[in-house]
Amino acid sequence: MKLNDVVLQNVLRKGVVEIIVEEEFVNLLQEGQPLRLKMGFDPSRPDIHLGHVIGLRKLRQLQELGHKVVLIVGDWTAQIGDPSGESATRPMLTHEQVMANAQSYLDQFFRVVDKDRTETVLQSEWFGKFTLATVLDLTRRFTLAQFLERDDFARRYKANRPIAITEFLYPLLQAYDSVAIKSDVEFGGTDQKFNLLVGRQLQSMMGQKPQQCFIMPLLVGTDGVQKMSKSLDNYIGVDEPPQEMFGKLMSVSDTLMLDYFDYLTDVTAEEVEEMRRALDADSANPMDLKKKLAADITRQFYPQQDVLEARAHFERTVQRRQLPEDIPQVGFKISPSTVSISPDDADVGTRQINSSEQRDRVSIADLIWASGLAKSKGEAKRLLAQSAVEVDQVRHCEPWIQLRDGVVIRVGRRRFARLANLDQSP
RNA sequence: GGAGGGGUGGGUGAGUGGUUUAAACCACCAGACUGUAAAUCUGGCGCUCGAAAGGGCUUCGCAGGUUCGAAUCCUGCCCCCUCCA
Repeated sequence: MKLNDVVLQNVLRKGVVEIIVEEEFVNLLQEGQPLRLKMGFDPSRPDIHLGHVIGLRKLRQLQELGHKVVLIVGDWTAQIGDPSGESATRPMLTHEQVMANAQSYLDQFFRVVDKDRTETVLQSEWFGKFTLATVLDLTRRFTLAQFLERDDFARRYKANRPIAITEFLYPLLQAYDSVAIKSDVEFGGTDQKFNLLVGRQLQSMMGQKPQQCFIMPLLVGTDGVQKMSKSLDNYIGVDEPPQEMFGKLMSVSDTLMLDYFDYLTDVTAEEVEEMRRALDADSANPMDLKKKLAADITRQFYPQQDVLEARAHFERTVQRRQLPEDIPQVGFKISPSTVSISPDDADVGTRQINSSEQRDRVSIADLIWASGLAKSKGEAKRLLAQSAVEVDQVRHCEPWIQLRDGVVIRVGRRRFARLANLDQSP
């Protein structure tokens, strides 16, 4: 099966940093034999964000050309922790936890990747049978100098940061995965390059055909600086509701937007270049392009209707600063000297606040806190002082508010609550 | 086993007895501006009482101590790093 040039260029260029060895990889593709595409994940962090989606889209693309994904549940490596992270030792996960995390990962994974062309395996299928002898055999094959070559290790070593011995095991185990499943191609971000290469090396040491390494760019997160990651809270999760996803995409910086187009949509490289020129020449409105981006990516996870609604929501609340369609309700109940506030949000729970001489008059800061619109009363007061509070679309600066059924309180741009009198049975 | 260095707020990191709730930067929040939850500018960013002015409490690995006063000095403990062996 000879691939046409457009398809091939798409596979080789979009959202790719490097392919080792590209020529071999192209030959494999042209031969048309189904390839085993290796992808591993760490079940201690089961959330998939757009940074991962770059790779998943690539897998999907190759699946459509007839190849097969082998997904490895890293139930052993999860206990070590990838050396790029800071915490060296991690708590052991029980089998149940691993399986629960794996399930939630799979649910997200198959939003992009074709389930029917995927085989899922647990690392423990092979590592469960390992003995110390096998481990020693593995460790003997590489040297300290080789491992200190790895950028992460080198940097940490220079900076006098700890490196646990077990962390050296991480690349080894990941490499052995490639042997165990006889992978033809392994996928990873640029931070994975070392691990992918160790896999390639180990395979050939053990008499297998070495895998190709497919290295993808790291996506910069919504802060515009650091790579997207959950711990930095600059991520867009595939699990997020459409409104949230659309909104977060709109907060991607104008300059970064083009990378997102390149890595996460089917827009061609030429089209991306055109956009770049148009933006430079001021002939395109960045916001329009970004809406297109937000819609395109959200559409990959939700039906068109949801995307339209998310867009409408954005235009309403952010652009026109109008109230959203659905406002979470916050119930109140007046009793002598105190008022109990019960937001719909169960995490907040019912809270008591004091009322003034007039029993339906309360401190708005207290109300904002009790409604869950601010983390503390201090924060609520700060927000009030910063004129971030609106009551029924009018900026509210006074410290007091009259409780009434149906009043809408807005804090900042995105936090809303509609009061409801619980004594007035409908 | 020996010698030395170090543990500071969500992160990086300054601060070695007193206007220190702790510089600066990042992240975050708000306001202004804007065709964007972009960029830029301004402000904010422990908890609590108070309408406010202002007050109380809590915070620099942990526990004690010295002192009118400690992130800063002393003692013990825990943890990390480097070098030697």
